[in-house]
Amino acid sequence: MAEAREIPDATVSRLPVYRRSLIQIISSGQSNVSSADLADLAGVNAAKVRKDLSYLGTYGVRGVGYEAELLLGQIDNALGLETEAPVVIVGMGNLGSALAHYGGFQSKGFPIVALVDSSAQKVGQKIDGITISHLDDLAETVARESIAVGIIATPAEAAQPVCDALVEAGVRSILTFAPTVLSIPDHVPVRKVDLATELQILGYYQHREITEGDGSENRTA
Amino acid sequence: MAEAREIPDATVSRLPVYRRSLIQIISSGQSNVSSADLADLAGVNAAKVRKDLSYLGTYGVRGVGYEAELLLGQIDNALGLETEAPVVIVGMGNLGSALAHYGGFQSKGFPIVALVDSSAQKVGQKIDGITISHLDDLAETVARESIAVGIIATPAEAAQPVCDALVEAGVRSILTFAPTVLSIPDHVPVRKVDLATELQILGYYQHREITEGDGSENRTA
DNA sequence: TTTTTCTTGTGCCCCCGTTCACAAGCGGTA
DNA sequence: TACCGCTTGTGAACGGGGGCACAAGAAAAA
Repeated sequence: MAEAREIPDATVSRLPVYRRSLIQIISSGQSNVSSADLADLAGVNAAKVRKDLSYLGTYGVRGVGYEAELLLGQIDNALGLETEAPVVIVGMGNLGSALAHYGGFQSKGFPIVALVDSSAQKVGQKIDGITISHLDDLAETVARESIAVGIIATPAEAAQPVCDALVEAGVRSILTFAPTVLSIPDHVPVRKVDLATELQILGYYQHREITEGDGSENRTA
Repeated sequence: MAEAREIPDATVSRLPVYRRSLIQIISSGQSNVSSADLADLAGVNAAKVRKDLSYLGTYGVRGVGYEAELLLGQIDNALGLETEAPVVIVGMGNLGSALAHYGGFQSKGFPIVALVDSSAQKVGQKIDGITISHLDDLAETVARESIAVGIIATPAEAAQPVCDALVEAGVRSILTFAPTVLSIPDHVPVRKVDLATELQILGYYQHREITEGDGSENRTA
């Protein structure tokens, strides 16, 4: 431990992208990578890449670049991916069930170990080998499975009580899909994903683009 | 038309939250709302609410507040929600299917009118009354249904070609769930939702919190 | 050894967004 | 009419992040 403290938020949210790019580079057999290469793959400015990586420490070599494996290790370290963080999904509706099946999580240190719902109809059913347990048993489930992350996939009305229960049960961070504002203690980090909101934001820009320039130029996002 | 041009990005991404809060207020029978009320519901600073709303025009009354219905109308107008924007979902895996069922979209001006996949096995099947069509027929589908928004729910490898096809077909904006960087013309707005990335970001903060202050204070997110 | 080439790390400036604080202005009250 | 309380709209100060541009330094070439 004991690395560069205090990585800026903007940098933190780009680290996963660099991480993916590095994996891609490594699996293509390349062992050394320049900030320009990474910038290209990650769709950002090369100077930004260098500044971001400098928060992790000094792992580059002037005139040469970065050693891909080493850099990947440092990113994993900064993101705390070295230790697994078991996940519970609360709310087994359409979205929750899809997330339970979804492979994107397990891949990297976030195994789904528990599924929770409040409907007696769903409790007891199995998804991918995991039995759905009842919301009332949340505290016990979290303790038993050493769960670190809670995913809220409930309707908006249920989100706040579920959130409270998760915090109470000792979950260390939360990812919510519920379209509502959550009130939560400062020490529990939250990320929010809201599909309807995303579409509405798109609505604005799409609306505007119609009365704008030609847009022949290309961009990477 | 012809309202306040150039709403800042940060403001645009908060408008949907204000919108939800307003709907909540209206349905509770309240017809007038102050920036402080809205700030409370939306989980932000009251001054920010006022500055944000001021970009829409001057719809508040000093000493009184905002007329909720009027304000809601202005937000809908700014977001372009007045006209429907039909949606196509490409990629009928777990996530795509869940999105097809998910009610969060239809609610407000974004009806799902088409589903697309490249697997012969899935083409022809129906989900919620919509028949899955083949990726090769995308251009025709988009034209026939006047589709405005494309949602990419494919694996990462397929995302770029699908994106190109959507743009080529004339879709006006894109929401992608694929964990990859997309290259896309400037005039097509894109929003990106990446579940694995969100978890990794949480990983960082959770990792940090462990070696931090007590965190007894509360927050709204 | 000296020079050339390449790439990192970072100082510096600029812009966007946040927040404070207050004048302007509306409605009710005496 | 004159006053008081409440709430908006915004000027101004501040802080974070983005990007340019360059010095520092490593390897390869001469």
